[in-house]
Amino acid sequence: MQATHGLEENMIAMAGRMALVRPIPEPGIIEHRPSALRLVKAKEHLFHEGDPRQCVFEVVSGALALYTLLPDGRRQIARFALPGEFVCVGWERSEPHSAEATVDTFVKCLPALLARRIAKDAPASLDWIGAQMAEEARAMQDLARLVALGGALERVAGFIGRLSRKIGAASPCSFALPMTRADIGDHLGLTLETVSREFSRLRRLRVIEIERVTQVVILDPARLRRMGGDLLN
Amino acid sequence: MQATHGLEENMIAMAGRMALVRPIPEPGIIEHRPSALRLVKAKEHLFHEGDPRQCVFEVVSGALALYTLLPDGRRQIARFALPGEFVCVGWERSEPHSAEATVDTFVKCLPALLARRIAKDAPASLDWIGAQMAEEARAMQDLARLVALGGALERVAGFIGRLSRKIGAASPCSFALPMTRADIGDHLGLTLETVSREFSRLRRLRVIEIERVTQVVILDPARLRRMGGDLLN
DNA sequence: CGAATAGTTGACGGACTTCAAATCTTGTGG
DNA sequence: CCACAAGATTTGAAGTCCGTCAACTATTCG
Repeated sequence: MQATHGLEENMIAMAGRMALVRPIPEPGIIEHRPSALRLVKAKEHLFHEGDPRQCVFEVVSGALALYTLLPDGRRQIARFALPGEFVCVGWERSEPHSAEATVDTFVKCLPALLARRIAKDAPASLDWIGAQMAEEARAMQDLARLVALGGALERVAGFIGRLSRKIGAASPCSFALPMTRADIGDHLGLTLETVSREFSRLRRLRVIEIERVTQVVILDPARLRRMGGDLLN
Repeated sequence: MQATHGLEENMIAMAGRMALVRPIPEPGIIEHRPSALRLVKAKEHLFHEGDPRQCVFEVVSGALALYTLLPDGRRQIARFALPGEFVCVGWERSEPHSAEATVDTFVKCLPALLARRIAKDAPASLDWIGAQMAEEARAMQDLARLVALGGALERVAGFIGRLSRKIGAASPCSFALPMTRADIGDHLGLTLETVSREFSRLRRLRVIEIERVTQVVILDPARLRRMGGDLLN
């Protein structure tokens, strides 16, 4: 919790810097300018695995799927980057993942070189970067635990519960899923059919409600948490 | 690969510092002295989840299982720390895992405060720490991918292949497993019975040979790699 | 030597995947 | 605005894989 607290403070500080140039969303592409805002349409890529790292990104709206593709065509989505989250923080020289927008997505772009300069000037941001990297490792381990120890229901329940906490801080009971069932399956190591079935099961159990396919209402947060909860945190 | 290279250089530099005080293994416990060498017997703990971080450790021989325990009693081994690998690098204030020696294990201990001082004096070691943390995140993601996308055979094959590369750099074809079947199961999200069955299967397929339960000989490295290989790197 | 721990193997059942078909949603052109 | 097409989702049926329970064997330590 202490680490998370410091992280948020520094995120705010950094986001402040990033927001200086162009605070208002504008459709279209404005690349290679400090803190440019860019629209990535659904299914478009922001970058590919192996690309040289050029920018640090902050997701403003929508969602990015950070994934790796296997030789046999399957893919694993390592994580979804949601509004307020950062991508490409750290000292890697090339991207370890591909980044695809799962829905229309706005991102703020900060050139990596500028980010490095900021980091050098402000030692506090070094701590922030360290915290970000530690958080990333922890998130990856949470995923490994969820997938290694949980059944399909626990994985889906855990995923929805975590997602709702991230997205719906303001409205904890209802939110829009920013990705398809197939995306969720590729994240949790399940088929899209199994994801759909577990959604249906949660609906039958009166734990969630689904409206127009993408709108999820959490009816029983406590039970949802219990179903996947042992495996997170 | 570039990152790994820099990492190794800095590991050597840091290991050099750590080795200055007491270069020769000595049985028994010598705690709270710079670079003290300590023996942790099989099934003993080096620290527990939640303990305040006191030392950075380097495994000299044996192996540590870094795990978290779930409320229901199951455990997930996030990773095994093998000879030459470091544990507790980073800025966490308390341990996120418990560390148990799976076999008799020697570790070098460097007080965390001293490690911080070294890091401040030598900016290069900051890069090394960053590389370590990035490596940890990558290892966790590899685990998540292996567990999410692989069947039992792929998981075990991938695990053995990776382990042999880490342990048996000198003798790539034969090495001693430093953990039980149950430990491997807790790492890969399988039961110990399934792990045993997959070992037997690999033996029937003439991919590996097993001598005296813990000694593994890799008969067909190429095929072993192919069996779990799509899921790693 | 004997007990305790670790590992192997078999049988069975349940959980998830695969294949298939039907329904719902969304975007586009007329 | 409507119709249609493409994509996403839901649901069903059958098969495979892995977990559970159980019995047995091998190894280690006192």
